[in-house]
Amino acid sequence: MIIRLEQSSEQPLYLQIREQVIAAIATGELAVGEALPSVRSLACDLSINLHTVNKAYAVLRDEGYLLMRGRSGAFVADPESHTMQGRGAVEDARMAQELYALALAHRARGGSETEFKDAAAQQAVRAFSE
Amino acid sequence: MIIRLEQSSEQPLYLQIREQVIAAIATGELAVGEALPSVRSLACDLSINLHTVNKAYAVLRDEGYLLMRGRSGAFVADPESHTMQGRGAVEDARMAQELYALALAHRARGGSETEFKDAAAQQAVRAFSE
DNA sequence: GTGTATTTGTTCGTATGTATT
DNA sequence: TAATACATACGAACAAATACA
Repeated sequence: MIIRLEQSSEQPLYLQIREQVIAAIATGELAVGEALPSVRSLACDLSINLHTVNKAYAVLRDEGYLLMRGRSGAFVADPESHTMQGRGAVEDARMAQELYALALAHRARGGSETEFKDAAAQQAVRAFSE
Repeated sequence: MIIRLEQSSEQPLYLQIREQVIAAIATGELAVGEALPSVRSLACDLSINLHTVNKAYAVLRDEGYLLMRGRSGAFVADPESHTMQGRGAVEDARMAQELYALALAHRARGGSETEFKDAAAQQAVRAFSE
């Protein structure tokens, strides 16, 4: 798994890691059950502190994307697992809220309902094509 | 314009204000050219500091939703105005990025492309129906 | 016009929490 | 754990604009 960080970005490093891990899971680059690099090794690869990687992993665990088994490391969680269904529902609700806020902002900028639907569909195609 | 803040929310107060002002502009509750309450009066209504309201207004100005004319107050900007077209384009690009990230996260949770499109369409209908 | 009081956004400093090393 | 840098939110004081007698 290759992660690229932008130190000058406004987005915190741990959120950049989170986003790219999610992208890797989505595209299948990281398979269900697969182990992620250790906090230490990834931090070393990225030339950042291990606390920062640890925070990213902790957030991903809280959101249901990862399972962390103490010293044996972090693994990609199975979305079908019963223990994860609840968290997936919470994230789906958060997604709906986000989509609503984006649609409202688009309307406030003078955009149309169709424009928003088209933009969403376009990004969906992008995200699901490999 | 009625704004409700949740002090215990994880979301900063100034972003809660931003979101609700955008919603008011989107639904037409705030018309183009209309004046917003002064930072002081709104801060007093909400029982928060004027700096927090001022920051919310400043962000909305930077994003192109408001025009601020010194001490004469803040006004709803016209999205059709040529000076605002550029900012609208920037926000549209940011929206596309956001949609892409949401779609990827949905896929990582085991969701389908159609599910995402449907969710987006549903929230679009919600946002554009009054 | 003049003087005063009120209202406005801005500038300064401070306290607390978060991000990162 | 400790230390640094930034973000969030607050309070006091300021100077420009406005209202009004």
